[in-house]
Amino acid sequence: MSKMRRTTLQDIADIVGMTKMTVSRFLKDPNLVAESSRKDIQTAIDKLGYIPNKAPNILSKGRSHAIGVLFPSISNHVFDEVLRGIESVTEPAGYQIMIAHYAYSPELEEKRISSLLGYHIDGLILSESVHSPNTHRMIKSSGVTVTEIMDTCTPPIQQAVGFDNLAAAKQMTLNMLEKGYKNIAYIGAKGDIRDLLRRQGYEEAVLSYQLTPLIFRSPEFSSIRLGSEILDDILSMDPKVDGVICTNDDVAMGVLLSCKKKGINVPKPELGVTGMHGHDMGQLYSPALASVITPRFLIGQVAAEQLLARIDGLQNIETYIDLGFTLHDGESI
Amino acid sequence: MSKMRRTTLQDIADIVGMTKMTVSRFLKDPNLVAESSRKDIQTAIDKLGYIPNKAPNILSKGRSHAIGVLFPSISNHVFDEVLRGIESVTEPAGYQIMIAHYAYSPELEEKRISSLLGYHIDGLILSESVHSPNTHRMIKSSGVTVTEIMDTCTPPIQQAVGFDNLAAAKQMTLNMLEKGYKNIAYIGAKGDIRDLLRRQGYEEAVLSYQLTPLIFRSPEFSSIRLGSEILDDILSMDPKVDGVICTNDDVAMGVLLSCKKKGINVPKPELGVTGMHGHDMGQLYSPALASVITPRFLIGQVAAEQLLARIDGLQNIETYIDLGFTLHDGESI
DNA sequence: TTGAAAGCGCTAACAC
DNA sequence: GTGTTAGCGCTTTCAA
Repeated sequence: MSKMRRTTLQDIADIVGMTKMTVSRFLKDPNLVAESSRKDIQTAIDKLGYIPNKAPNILSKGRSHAIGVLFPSISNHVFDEVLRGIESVTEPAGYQIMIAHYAYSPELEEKRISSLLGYHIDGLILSESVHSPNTHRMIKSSGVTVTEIMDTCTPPIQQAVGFDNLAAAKQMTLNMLEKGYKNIAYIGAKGDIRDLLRRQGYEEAVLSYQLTPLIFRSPEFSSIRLGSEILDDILSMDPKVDGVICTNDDVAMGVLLSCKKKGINVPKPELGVTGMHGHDMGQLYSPALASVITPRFLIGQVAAEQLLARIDGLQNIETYIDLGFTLHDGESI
Repeated sequence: MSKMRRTTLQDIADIVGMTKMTVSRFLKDPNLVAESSRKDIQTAIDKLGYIPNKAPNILSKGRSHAIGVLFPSISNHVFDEVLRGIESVTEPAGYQIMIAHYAYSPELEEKRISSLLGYHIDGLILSESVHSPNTHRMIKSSGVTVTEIMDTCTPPIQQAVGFDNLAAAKQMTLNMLEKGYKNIAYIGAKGDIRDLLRRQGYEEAVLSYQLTPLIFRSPEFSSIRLGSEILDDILSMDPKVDGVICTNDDVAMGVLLSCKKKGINVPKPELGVTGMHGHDMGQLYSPALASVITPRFLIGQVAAEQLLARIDGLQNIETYIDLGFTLHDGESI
């Protein structure tokens, strides 16, 4: 290990024969130092390869210009677009984002948040609206600015940006019921509060038609594979099932692929299938997957805008920002 | 904005009537302080909600216990498994990872690296083997430990962990040629050096059969949509094409979906299709997608193991670690 | 236009 | 077992 120390302002100052204060001023704005010194300083910086050290500022000002983003899972493609939305705001504003994920585990979420707070992040975007007591305590005592995304049903710590998961699932279920489906099942997965909300929406819709809810929840995370494997269980448990509301597009795609393999016709006359979020995969498949289109990019964008504004002192906080959703029938119901 | 200051060791020390040094010792190992003091200190910590501040250590020791991970794109599912492999090592070792991505742009990569180095990351995992001169300079002058993943064809900065992309594409192409395909096209996308390597492997294989390479490269990033849209171009340009080697599974899936819509039979007698990486989606589809199965989890795991070992002073560096790949015929060729 | 001193929070090293 | 001192690299403040 080369025990080389990183270049500091002092190293540069030594070369040009000035104090580090002058070099610091040059870095902030070259006009702050004498014209004659500028060239020398720049030359020394280039030669030594100076990389500004953020630790001193974090230490003395308690601000890092970094914001933490917690996603439950990096393989859930829902968050691809959300992240792009966040970055469309943080990038031009000069904030570095630190992404972490926690496999839908509140304990891991707690560890991640604690670690991120150790780096003095200025803001935090959470994808979950339910947290451990410790998480609440840490957030409160650190004074970090927080926005929770994806869901607007649960009371947020400070602010929520998302859509109404319960209403989305409910409307999609009503949509199928109106089309004449009689035995609609719900397929959930190991996951989060949003899955529960969607399930509740499904239940409310089914009950409003005086029908009996039929719910399947896997102990596994949602995936295409899960959807493809769970269909057998459903049909063996209740062969009359003529429609399934899936917790997301991945599970729904698994169901569609499984139907294809088994020769089950979608949608008519055998099985209607719906997903959630409206990813490309489902839209390009034949039959195109019915899904709830959610404003994922916008959620990320608005969440980040709100977060940065509040870090900068915005007082007027809208507690809930609901960005809506759209039903898309596709060809699978 | 509450101008509250975060709890420090001094705050706790003040409560229990000792110096912060004692509290610091307690945090490191409770046995280092008198039994009588322990309870008081713990109580104060709980009450105030102390969160350790990492900045002082970063400042004084130049170590952050954080490693930076750069992915070209967060929507490229190839990296899901790689990340899981990395975390399987960093998590138990107590390292926080900071993920950033750069949309395949060397300029953005440079910005991200510069930002991460500002936080004094101890190690850096890069997914690209070609970098801007500035990136090379920064890495050198910062002295950060680096591992480059995915590709073992290009000379690495310090160490490469991956597989041979050129050989993978070449073997898959030869595989198709042996099966009797005569007019195989290659579909690339906007991307990275690995796409170029695969293209080269394809070319070498085709030329070894005295055939003419036929290459399509989109200026867009690879996606299912891209694959589904590019098929028309290919067939209108050269209707004799009887097989396509796609740069990855997403593009290949797009091609398969497009074939389905157009009534083109895969594989016989019309079009053979292959992808790269062997994701679930392609494996579950009918016909199952032919693909090169790559050891993505293992790449992440080995890269992280090597990186941490080297941060801890390991001297014996294997410059190239090739973890191989497997051809999978599926039902699409 | 430049310099000197102090301080952010923590811990290593050295007292006692 | 506990306290004291110094210092990590930078910027803010005050002085020249």
